[in-house]
Amino acid sequence: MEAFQLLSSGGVKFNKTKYEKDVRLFTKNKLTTKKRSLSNPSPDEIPAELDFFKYARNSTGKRKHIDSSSDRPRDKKRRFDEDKDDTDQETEGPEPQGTEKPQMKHKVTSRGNNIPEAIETFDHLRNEHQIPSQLLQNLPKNGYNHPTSIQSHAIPIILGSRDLAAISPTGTGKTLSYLFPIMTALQAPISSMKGEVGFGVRALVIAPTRELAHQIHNECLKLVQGRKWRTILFSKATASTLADKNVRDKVDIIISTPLRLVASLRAETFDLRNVRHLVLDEADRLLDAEFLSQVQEIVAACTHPNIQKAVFSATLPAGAEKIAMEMLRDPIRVVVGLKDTPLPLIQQSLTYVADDQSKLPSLLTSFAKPYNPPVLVFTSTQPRASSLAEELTLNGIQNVDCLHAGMTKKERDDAVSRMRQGQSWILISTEVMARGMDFKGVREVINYDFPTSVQSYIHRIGRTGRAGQEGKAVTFFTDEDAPFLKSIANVILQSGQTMPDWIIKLPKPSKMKRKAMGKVKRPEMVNNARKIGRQDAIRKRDMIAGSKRREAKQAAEKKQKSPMMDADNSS
DNA sequence: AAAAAAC
Repeated sequence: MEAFQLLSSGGVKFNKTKYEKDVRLFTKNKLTTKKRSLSNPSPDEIPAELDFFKYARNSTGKRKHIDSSSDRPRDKKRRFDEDKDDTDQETEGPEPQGTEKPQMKHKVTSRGNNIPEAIETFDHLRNEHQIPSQLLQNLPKNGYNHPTSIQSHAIPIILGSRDLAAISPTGTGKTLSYLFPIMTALQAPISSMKGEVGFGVRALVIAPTRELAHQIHNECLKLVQGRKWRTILFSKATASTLADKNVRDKVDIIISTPLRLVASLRAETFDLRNVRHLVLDEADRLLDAEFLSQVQEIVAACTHPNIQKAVFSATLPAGAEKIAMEMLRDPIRVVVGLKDTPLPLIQQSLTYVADDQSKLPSLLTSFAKPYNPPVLVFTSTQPRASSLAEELTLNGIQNVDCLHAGMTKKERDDAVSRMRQGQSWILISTEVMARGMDFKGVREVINYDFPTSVQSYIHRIGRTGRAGQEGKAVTFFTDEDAPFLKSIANVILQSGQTMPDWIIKLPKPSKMKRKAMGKVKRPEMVNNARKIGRQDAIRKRDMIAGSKRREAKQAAEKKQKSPMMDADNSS
């Protein structure tokens, strides 16, 4: 591994400046709207409700439509609560974007009671809210000049102390949509509040991976510049620091992965009694079977009566949405674009590689040609990621890096920072990197191994095409992957692109067959692969047994369900 | 439907 790292860190230096210009989020006004997909001649083949571009073209479609915000002056001081009745409202808002150039328009659908008006600029918030001036100044300083769709809708909702389920595509600025209003709601660091707001952390953000938690924390730090906020990235080290009550009581915001926090809760070295804002980022991941009981434990520990909860994700399958909605109180649900649909500006393609052995040659061929670094490559397992990285390096490919959860924290941190600095040209990774990670230069995602769900697919390819940039996503498929091909093809179709006829005409696989396919083991590429994560397997097994027990217990004492919102548009 | 992720 050391040798490999030496190899991969040597060689030609990557030209960072090449990317700097398009690295900034939201600064650009050059949102490219000349997407090939607009010239895509196939809208007639797309079911009406899936035709994203109909809205984008501003033709009359269904009730929901996109209009240009500049055409329609809006009443900026409209009250939040004009409409007092209790029925669900459907509101549709335009994307309040800049006016210089035609921009990507997203359809936004909000549902819930008394939905606050979307904002058009960050400044407009001052009409209704006390925004700490330092916070407002930090926005443009960090490239946030104009709110994205999700930001303009979510910010007033969170500021209105409402629970929120927000679904917005990858790379559309979800992090700021909760960090900014939460900091506004907190008003000032707790250390300056002299006990008026109780003691202990007031805002908590949960994310499924360390890397994502880290990234969110970095965003946080950008926003708090200039004031003495204490924002903490929960880790072993910080957790022990926080065992001191004097330190603990002066913390404002905590970002954590679930299990880390649960460990501290169980050890009673930490409590969440003062938490008034709870965010689940990548909510569907956090609510899936493996995380659910931990998340429930965290939610249960947040005992403050006025707690506000928000869930964010780019995908929210019906099952996860149901759980989320049961957790929320009188929630507002905001969907930007179409649920479970990737961004149209990612150019997606499927590449047939007969079998597993044929993947490596195919990949080598594509890297033998000039390509646009950095490229993110996804594999299905940790050993496959390690050995593929090794294999590429052995084949003379420069600056290949590897990142999976079997590596040490330091190795992982290093891999991320090399990627951020542009030193990695190719990063081979597992699902750890699939969600939320914002590597701004990523031009291309390659699914070396077929994703195991449409959600996984959407999140993986969403590592490119961020903040209005174009991106490319290639997915290898073998004969074994065939049964799942159609579901991915549907996703591609839904995002406005064409598919070869034969894929569209693929029969829907029977449940039996899918089950059978699932049992087929992917051959391990274990030529000289390093076995990582074996020792973890034992611990993991014990852990799963433990959480199973807890689940059973919880199921037994499960209370009656609250009325839930219906889930739509999920497959 | 399944591997990876969380300490």
